[in-house]
Amino acid sequence: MKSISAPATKYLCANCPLQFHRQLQNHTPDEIAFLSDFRNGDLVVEAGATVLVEGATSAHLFTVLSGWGFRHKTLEDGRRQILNYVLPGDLIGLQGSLMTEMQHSVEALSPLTLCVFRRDNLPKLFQSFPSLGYDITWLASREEQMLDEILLSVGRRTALERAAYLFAFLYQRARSVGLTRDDRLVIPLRQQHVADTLGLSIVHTNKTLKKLATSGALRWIDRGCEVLDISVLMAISKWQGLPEVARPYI
Amino acid sequence: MKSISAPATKYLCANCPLQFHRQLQNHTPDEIAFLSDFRNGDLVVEAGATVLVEGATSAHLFTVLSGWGFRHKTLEDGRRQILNYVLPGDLIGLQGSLMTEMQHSVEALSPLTLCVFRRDNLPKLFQSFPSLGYDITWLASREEQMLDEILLSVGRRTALERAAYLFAFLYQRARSVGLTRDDRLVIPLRQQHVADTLGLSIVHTNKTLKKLATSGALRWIDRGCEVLDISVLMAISKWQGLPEVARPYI
DNA sequence: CGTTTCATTGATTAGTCTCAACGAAGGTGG
DNA sequence: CCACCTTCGTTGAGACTAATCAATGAAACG
Repeated sequence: MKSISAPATKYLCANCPLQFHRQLQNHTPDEIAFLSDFRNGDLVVEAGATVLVEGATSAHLFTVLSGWGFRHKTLEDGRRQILNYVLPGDLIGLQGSLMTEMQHSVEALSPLTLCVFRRDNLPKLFQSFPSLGYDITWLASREEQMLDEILLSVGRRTALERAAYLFAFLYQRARSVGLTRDDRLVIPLRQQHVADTLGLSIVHTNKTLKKLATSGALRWIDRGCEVLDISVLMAISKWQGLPEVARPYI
Repeated sequence: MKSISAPATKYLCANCPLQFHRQLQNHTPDEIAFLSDFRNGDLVVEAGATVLVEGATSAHLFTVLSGWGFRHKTLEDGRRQILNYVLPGDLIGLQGSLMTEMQHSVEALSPLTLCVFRRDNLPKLFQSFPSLGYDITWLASREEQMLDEILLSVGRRTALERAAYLFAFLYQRARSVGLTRDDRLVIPLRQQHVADTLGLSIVHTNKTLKKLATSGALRWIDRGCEVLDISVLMAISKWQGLPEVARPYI
């Protein structure tokens, strides 16, 4: 486990890098003023670092400003399940702020820039800006919606469909925050991550990805996966895509 | 699909049947006054009825007052995944209130009594009673936490462990709202529901349940499953149980 | 009393896991 | 700069898990 490094650039909310994404709902000046005070600075963690750890109480919650990460849980004997991925705009650690302790861990896949909030200030946010409280509920509900789809996939899709769904899903999410280039996307993960997401062994994952690659939909490259054709992935997985609606962020 | 029947008994919030459960956090008189106005009456649906349907927009959200139900999603070819079960105190349909339309369905396993709220009033709730907004976020976060565990189970536990986990999980939830009698519990479901929860075929589910029954932890009875010994189930599934904390309800 | 739903069982097939081995690439230290 | 080491991807063989097919029994339902 790599440790968390010291804060780097200091963003101001008025300069928040997230405000430029068309699919994210921007804040009113009042809200920006409040959030500038509510936030606690930002944090850069390196790839592989653990941001939040299962079983611990965290004094903070975070919004991802840039980079890729994932949430996961493990059984006592080490079997690991990746629950979901985190991308720019996502709020992480809310659970630890509401309940007593975190029930899952969060790890960085790439260098991750985080906007830091103190959990004790959360009730004040609900009091002062109910609209922001509503936004947080919205984000929690969206996370649940994504989990529902992932669970459907792991429970009921075949290995090939599951893999196709995963990359279509990640492509769509990445596109909504401007991470695609020329309709292509490079996702920084290992086959082990894919295996732990799909609930498959690493060997079978490799064979499944190989088969999927013959469709031309994706290609495995040095330390990552390049998505080439999302329409093929959507067809194979029989996935319609998530409704693309403007979403809030904090 | 059975239809929804007409309202039955009219509860007042001051007489809410949920207030007697020790694990549920009761409301202040102010909140009760607000909720009495916010709520829209109640509704009784019969076993097998569909309460909310995937793809539809619902004008309502509900709190379960009594009974069992489940949330589920299906692929276009009919493969179904049960996402989670709903028990007294659970809020359902929040997603449909925040997003445009429901992304999952909810069906009754037993007769279900529901407290009905209008979705348009939700922003007003956040404005007037931030504490209740916070509670709703808490409930959404708890749902996510349960889904995380279920996903870990479906992705990484063996069939036998998965089945044991499911019944241990449902037992613990049912106990928290007083549904157990003499440390036993009857859950009103079919093996098909178990199969669709665990991501297994009905035949293999039957064989797995047979094996699990030999441990003495449960017994399949007429139209349901009787849980006899949760400690055995927890041992087989290597599950520690969820932290039992007081939780809010609306 | 027939009809439907649900649980059960055995046989066969398909999918996935484990074990094992190897190659390529990158990083590290001498 | 090279040798070594580690990580990651790849491949094949064999074992095991779970799916499918098919048939039957038991109970509830109308």
